[in-house]
Amino acid sequence: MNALNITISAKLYSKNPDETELGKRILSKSISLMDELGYEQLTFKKVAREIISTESGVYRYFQNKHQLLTYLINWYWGWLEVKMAQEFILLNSPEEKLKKAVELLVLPMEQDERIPHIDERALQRIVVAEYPKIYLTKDVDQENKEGYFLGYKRICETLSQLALQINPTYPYPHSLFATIVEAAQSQQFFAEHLPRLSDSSGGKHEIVQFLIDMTLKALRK
Amino acid sequence: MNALNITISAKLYSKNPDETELGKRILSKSISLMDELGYEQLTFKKVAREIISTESGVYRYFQNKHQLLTYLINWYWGWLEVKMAQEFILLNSPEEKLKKAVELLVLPMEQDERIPHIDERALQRIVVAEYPKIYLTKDVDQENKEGYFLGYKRICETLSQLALQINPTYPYPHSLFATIVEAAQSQQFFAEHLPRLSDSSGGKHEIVQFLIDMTLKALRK
DNA sequence: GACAATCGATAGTATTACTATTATATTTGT
DNA sequence: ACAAATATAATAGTAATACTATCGATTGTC
Repeated sequence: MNALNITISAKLYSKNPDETELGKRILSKSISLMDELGYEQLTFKKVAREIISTESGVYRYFQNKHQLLTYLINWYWGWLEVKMAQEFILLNSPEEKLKKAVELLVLPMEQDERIPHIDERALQRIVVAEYPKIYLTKDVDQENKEGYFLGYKRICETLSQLALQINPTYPYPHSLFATIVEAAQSQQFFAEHLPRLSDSSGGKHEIVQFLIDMTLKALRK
Repeated sequence: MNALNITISAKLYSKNPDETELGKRILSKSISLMDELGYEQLTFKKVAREIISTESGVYRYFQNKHQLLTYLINWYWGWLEVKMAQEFILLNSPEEKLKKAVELLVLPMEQDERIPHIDERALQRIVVAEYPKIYLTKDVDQENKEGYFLGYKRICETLSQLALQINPTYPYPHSLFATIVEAAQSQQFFAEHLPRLSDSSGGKHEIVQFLIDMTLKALRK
């Protein structure tokens, strides 16, 4: 079997959902339900009903809804990191790699057949619609210590390193990619819902162009 | 009396809190409590207790907590627009104006004595910590129609116009300033809570420098 | 055959996010 | 000065949410 494993910090679950059938059903249905209803309207009761189990069944895997969302978003970043590494193999300049990274951030991805219980496209929509909610809480400092945001931070670190290959004296690489990664999400959201906050008429390629233009210009001396 | 009025769309309240003493107390205490507890932990019951009134008293002014937050954040954008207009009077180049705008977005502001019931610094912290929550909901399209996000959109439009004065052929002015305004908030949050997503060691001026550098470079031909 | 792990089922609690009603106090128009 | 309208306080109540706890039944494993 062609296994592919995205490893998530053990702080992000009570019981590893990746190791049991019920766990995988929870992940699968949480993704489709959260995509459909949004984070606020999702409850463990609704998830339980869909997977034909019980509320306490879901609680055995995740302490609460916030931990579940954080797990899913970290899974997404981990998966993106794998995709980037794969794509970078054939690319030789940091400019090409940054461009590819931005495309991966914005363009819809294909379903990965090796991981049938995760719908990557739905997960990407969840990230666009919900990602700041994982850190915009009063518990952010505690959760940061527990590694809740490692996925995000690793992506930014990787891209920062690439940027420094282009311009070793650029003083704001982390700020730049925190901004680019965030804008990649929010521009998708704005293009769809608040079009006056974007110059894209819905086309994802215009967002990619904007982000690459901004990145490469920022790195000029 | 030296009055200063920030007008908020009537869709953002049930009864205008600016017109009564109780309304002003609600605004004042909502700001200090939300600053202290965060949006999630704030309840109308807690606000009511603080202003020595009742839950239903608060409900007479705001339909729910989300509307209250949206009101406060729109108030902030409206107030920022006034500040910008004031500061721009003495500035003659679009570059100087953009620089000043970024400073207003990031640097802590003084308490405006003409509006004693609004603590602008606390409100600014609320915006940093909570602003995406007003649009990251399933009701965004409906609320957009009702003008929930006009404040944000107006700021972006004003800055976009300035950008086009610098470079009339720049193709992404709205995306650029949606990104800059958002980064102004999130970089403040990251510098404090997730420092690996920023290159600022807490100093607000480093964030200002980063944002101005990115803006002006993006507008180069 | 003992055991631990897993799960389903049920029950229960505190809190939240409201809605409704009524009595009282205050302001306003005439 | 008085009636009418408005604003507020006080209380009660409800449905849903976000959990926590307990108890058997099933299942695989040493």
